[in-house]
Amino acid sequence: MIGKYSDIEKKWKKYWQDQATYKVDIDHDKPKYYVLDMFPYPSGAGLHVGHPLGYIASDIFSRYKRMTGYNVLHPMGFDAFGLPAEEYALQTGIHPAVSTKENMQRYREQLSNLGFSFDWSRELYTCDPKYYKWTQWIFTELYKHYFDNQTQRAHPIDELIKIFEKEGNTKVDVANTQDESFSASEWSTYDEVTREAILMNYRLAYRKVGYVNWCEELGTVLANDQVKDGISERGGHPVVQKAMTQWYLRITAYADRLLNDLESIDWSHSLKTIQRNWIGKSEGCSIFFNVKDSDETIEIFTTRADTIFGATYMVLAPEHDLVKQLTTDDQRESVEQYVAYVKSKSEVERMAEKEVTGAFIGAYAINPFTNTEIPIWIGEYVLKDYGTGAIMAVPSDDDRDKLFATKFGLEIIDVVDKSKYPGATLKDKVGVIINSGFLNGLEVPEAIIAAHHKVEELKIGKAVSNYKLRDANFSRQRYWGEPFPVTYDSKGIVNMVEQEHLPVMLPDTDDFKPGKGGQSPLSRITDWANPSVGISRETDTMPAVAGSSWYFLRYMDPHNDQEFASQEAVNYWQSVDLYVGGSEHAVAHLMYSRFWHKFLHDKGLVPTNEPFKKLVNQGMIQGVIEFIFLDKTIDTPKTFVSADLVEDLESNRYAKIPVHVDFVTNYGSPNSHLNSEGIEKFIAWRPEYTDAVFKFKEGTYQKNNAENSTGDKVNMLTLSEVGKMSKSKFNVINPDEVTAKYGTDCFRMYEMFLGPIEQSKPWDTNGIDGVSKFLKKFIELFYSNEEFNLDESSASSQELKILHTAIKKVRSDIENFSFNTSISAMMVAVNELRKLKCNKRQILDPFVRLIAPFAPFVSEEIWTLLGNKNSIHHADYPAHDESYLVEDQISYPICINGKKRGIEEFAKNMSNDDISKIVLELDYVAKWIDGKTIKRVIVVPGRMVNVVI
RNA sequence: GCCGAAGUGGCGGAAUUGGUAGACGCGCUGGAUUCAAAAUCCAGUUCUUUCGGGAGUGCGGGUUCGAUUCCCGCCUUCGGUACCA
Repeated sequence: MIGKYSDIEKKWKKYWQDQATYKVDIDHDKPKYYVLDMFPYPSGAGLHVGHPLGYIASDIFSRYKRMTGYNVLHPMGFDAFGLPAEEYALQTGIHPAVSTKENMQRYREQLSNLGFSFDWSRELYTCDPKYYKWTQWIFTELYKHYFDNQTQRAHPIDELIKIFEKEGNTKVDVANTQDESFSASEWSTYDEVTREAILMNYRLAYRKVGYVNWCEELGTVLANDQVKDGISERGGHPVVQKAMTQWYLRITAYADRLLNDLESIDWSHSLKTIQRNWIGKSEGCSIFFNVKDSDETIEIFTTRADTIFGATYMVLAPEHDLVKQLTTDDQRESVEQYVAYVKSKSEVERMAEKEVTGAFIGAYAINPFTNTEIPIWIGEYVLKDYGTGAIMAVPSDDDRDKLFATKFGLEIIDVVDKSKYPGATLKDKVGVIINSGFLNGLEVPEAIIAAHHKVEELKIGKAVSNYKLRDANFSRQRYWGEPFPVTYDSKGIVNMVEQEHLPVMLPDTDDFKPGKGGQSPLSRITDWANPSVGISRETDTMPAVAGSSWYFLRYMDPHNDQEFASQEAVNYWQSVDLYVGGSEHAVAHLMYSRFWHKFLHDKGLVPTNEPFKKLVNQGMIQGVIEFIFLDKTIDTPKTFVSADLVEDLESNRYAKIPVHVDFVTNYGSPNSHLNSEGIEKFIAWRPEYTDAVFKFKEGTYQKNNAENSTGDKVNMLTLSEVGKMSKSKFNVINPDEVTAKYGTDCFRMYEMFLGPIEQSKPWDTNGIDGVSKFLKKFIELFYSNEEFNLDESSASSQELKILHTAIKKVRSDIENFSFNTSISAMMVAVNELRKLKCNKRQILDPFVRLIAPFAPFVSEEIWTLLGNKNSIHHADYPAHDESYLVEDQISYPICINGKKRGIEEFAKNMSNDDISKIVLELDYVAKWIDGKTIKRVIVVPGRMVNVVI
């Protein structure tokens, strides 16, 4: 019999490596095909069973493409910068570079164990200075460019400076964050600092003030992920929004192109919709409102200028620049209280807040159409970064405004009569305008246009497009990321490090604690941060999304030290033909990559306008997440409560803290709990909870406390939820154990057999036996009496039909990424060939090639036993012959009123009339008719018969 | 809240354009083999039933000769929500 799986796998892994079976180079004689996986972040937990789902699918597809004659680029690498490694360093003192290197090594081994056909000679990782040199370089190029709205592309900033010198900024139509206008002569009087500050507002990489999650107690900035229910996940301390000057990328400049070009790419409808909604283009109008007794004006954005006569108050975002200034003394206290309340909440919490909250600031604006005074409020439902951070509130025609007005007793004036449109909601832009002066009697769509004209005529605003998309915050107050290639001189003027001096190396340190006032740990490395007198470096680092925004290009030419990739390489490989990855990257990574790619395209450095032609989202393999409850009302000692003691899971009193599933007994079941051992492991893992008390029904547990309950009596129930398998949820399951037991081919096929690739499903090792048995049965076809033995005689038509049915189905299923059904098709074929005791070469030789992309090891082994010298993975993929599949008899289900009552065989070419005649004479059909009149007989050729009575 | 997706036996899932609901596999039941067990093989397995049938693809409606599939209204779960990647 065939050898042990582990021996076979070892043998062929070595062979593929020695023979460079999967290495590719530019080859103009073959069509190219680029298959890419979203590269993994190498977490300390190792690869989990969810990761390979997409990799297996893309590997099957790559192997299929290779066997059908393509030159396939199928690389792999690592997204190696990121927060978890830094958190780990803070906990353990182990340098992120060290832990990351170890983790990558582990991933590399795990990946190669899974039999993927990666060209490892092209491997890259984002924390490699040879790689991030070019990440930094692209950043400097973004800095050196601005975006022209007319040409819809990036241009060198020098061109803009020339325009300013000639005519100031009043006529330019370019993407910007510049508020004031200036003339050419004014420009000529500006000093360098002023000019640079102005240019900053036009660059594609620029600085401005943004908000971060600030935790005073920890002295650090936190990721949204590290904040739960308004407190820090680590330690449970309060978190507030704090203003900081940071780098941003002007992705909004590309909003229209990012939106329009979606039409040119083969992505799922849902993914495109997500991106479209994320960009969130809306056509509307900006309008300036005067403020009573003040020189200030407030700019609002609205898509419903037609309802302005119903604007009875205004709402500003609590962070709006004018709030402080416009708040009257008698309102100051309540406003400050309210602003503090809002600052304690994250944006998601603000949006999800069902309770209506707000505060009156004491000032009044003038409605420019009615000339009435309307009160100015602040409210959390208005976001600083959306639109202008201020709205005119029309409570009669907007749901949220209505709730707000009702709660605070504000005036409501009906301005849209919807009586002509029964069933229309406030969201529908229909109705006839009333109570609105010159707009009265107009239908809403015409009224919107009329209102826009009026606004422009009065010079109080203009029709504009607004986007939900915001510029990307590109600064992280962290150590483990790409350093910015940026220095500041004594005047604060920015200098980009030139290409010949790149990369700016990330300095070494053994102290990863944050700097003063939330600065990056790099600020503590003073000789690096201040390289010479009067010169300081940017000490923030780039986010993880930086390195992943262009890595797909680097794979084309990964070792180039002169350019990010050669023109020869990018012109041959063009762009990614098939990209496989999780839909959780739908907006961040996939939006930024498209943006960077378009920018490089503008510079003529890549030939394509879009980076990923076709994209397939693999679903997530879900895991079980286990939580315990932290009582937020008790500060010392920290107190955890068993899940069965928490009456209201939604209550604000408790914070859900995820626990590593390895610590939990009976995980995933209703009885999942921590015993004393589990609690000790939890404490060792989360030292900040060393002194915590754990309360459960039967008693309490606290480390080193003599009064502890012991043994089985410690029953700290955990809450189990199905959710994503992720390093941050501590619930990963390792594929190594599975492959060790069943073999890699079996693991690969089982993951595919679980269900459709794009669907999420919880992991369950039960069931893998079926695939294991199938592979055994398949191998047994080649053996008789323990000997490898094939019949050289010609196959019967029945055998050929079985084979070609499978070939046809498997091929079309691969093209459709329906791998679960292709595996069932092969199972069916094996079962049938087994019944026929078929061991003919004419059948089994194509069959082993058919299965090769799925089971690369076993098929390679059998391929040599069949006497072949070259790898099966460069053999030809079988094609089906339709002539073996024709049927002369077709079986029809016979239905009475749509319900199946029997099955009959008819000749393929029999006419509908003949069929219905025979059907009506059948005994059981006659019994159903039984005196009733036959209304119709429907014969669907080749499908079914339905008798309607 | 907003955006996207999913919901079919005990479980994972299958079902070209609207045409046999439950392919394939797990599990379970019974049998064969065995001193016994594992493994293997064979048969059965949506529920219900007065054994004629009846019901059934998250829930409630609708279109149709016929709906898992199309339309309207809900419910639940999952992903994203801009600093996890």
